[in-house]
Amino acid sequence: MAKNKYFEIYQEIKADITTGTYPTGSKLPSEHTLCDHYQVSRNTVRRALDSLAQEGFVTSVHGKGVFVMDKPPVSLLVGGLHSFSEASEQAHAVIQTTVPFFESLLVDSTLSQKTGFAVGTTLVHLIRIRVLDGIPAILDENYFDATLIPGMNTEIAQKSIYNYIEHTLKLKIHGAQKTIAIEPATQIDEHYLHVDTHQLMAIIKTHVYLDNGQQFEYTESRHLPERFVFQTFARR
Amino acid sequence: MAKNKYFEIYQEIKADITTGTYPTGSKLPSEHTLCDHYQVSRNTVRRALDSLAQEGFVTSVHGKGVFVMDKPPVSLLVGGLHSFSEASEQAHAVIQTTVPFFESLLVDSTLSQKTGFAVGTTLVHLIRIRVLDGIPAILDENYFDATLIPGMNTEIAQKSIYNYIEHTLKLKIHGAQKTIAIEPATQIDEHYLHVDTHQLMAIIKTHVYLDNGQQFEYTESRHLPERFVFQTFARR
DNA sequence: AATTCTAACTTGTTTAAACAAGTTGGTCAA
DNA sequence: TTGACCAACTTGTTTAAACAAGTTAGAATT
Repeated sequence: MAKNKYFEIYQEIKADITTGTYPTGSKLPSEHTLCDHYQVSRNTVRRALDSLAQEGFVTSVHGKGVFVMDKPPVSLLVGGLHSFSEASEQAHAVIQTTVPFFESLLVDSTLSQKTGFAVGTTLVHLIRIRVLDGIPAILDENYFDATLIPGMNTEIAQKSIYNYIEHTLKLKIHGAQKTIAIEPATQIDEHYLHVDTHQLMAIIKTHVYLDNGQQFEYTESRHLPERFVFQTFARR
Repeated sequence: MAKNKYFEIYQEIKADITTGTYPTGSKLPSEHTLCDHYQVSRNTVRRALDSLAQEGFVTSVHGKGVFVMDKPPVSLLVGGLHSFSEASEQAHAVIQTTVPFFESLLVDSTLSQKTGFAVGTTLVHLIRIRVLDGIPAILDENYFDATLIPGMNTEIAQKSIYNYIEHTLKLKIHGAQKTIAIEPATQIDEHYLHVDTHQLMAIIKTHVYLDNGQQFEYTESRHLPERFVFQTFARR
């Protein structure tokens, strides 16, 4: 469990902030003091503090000290790179997932433009409906590179695709480019989410990349506007 | 100009990626090679590479190397912490800003809930209309802590508030918590943007913090859905 | 030919040290 | 009292070194 010292220190300080041991607006112990406390070098302490600053928990001021931010970031999950089932655990809503559509297909030039995959790539294309409190609220249209993500099926799609990718296939994900836009409902939205024609939808378009830089997924997550929220923390 | 080596190297490598010197999918020279090239220590090279990885330009794979990501992130500005006038320079649209409303006010409990400022704080409250290609498209409703940001006026608001904060007041900004939601138009939207009742709007709610952790701004940026786009890159 | 193994790469983590530079509080001189 | 200054803090940048750990390719062995 204890392999990376900087990560452990990062977690401990984060816990101390959220539990109020280091209250809002207060100054953290100096880096030198933290070195003594955790018995590590200053570099290791600074790496932990950097992570906390990046997520908006603390801010360091040259010559003065490191301070706890006014408000801890509300939720890093929503805007971050998370799986839906992970986010669901935190939510209080009752959630069900159905997979009404599943196919393999080849990328043509139109689809290449939309998804970012090269023409001729074999994809797994599927649609998932997220039912929140009995209301079909989110339509996820996923495209996975069938070569990079082999063995995909509806059972996996219904549970957690990211669990399959990360733990079964043991692939490492680097990050995702997300674009949010507002667009009218398509016929697919109307069919699966029972929305009216011309109803506006909130759409998250996501290109996800592996550790080695290759794109393995393109997803459009189409949300009913009433329940749509997206959060992120921007530095600098 | 040349003070931080890691930042210079970061910029040089980023330029080499965008110009194609390091093509998509290719492997960067090893850290050791880059050390020789730039005549710096490995730590400094790694710091530059970390920044590039965080922004989605490269990804490093343990034991193999650092690779250029499939696609460079489209635009870091839109989802990042940017000023509107900075973003405008990149856009091709003709943009005008008007400031039809400007007042000082005290925070009551309702406003405290909405803005995150403590009850009793003196705020500067203003509305800015962004006219794109002759169409009023964005309504920015800004609240600034009048003590932290003194001397605000309509002239500044019409030009660039961030230029005033960063260069005139010489304040340093740590980061911002952003929440995106879809909500019906308010009477204010209807009045200034000439939208219909019940028209849905894309809204970016932003809490911005100074270097010392204090919140100095709350802003709701209300967009006509047709032209709304928000981009961000999420790690891990 | 197939396998194992090793040596030489790669990136990842951690340390110790030095100096730069911003902020603070007290001393000392005007 | 006021101001200038300095010493002692703080964080910021950079270096050099060592070891851990993942990957690769060729040598050695079977």
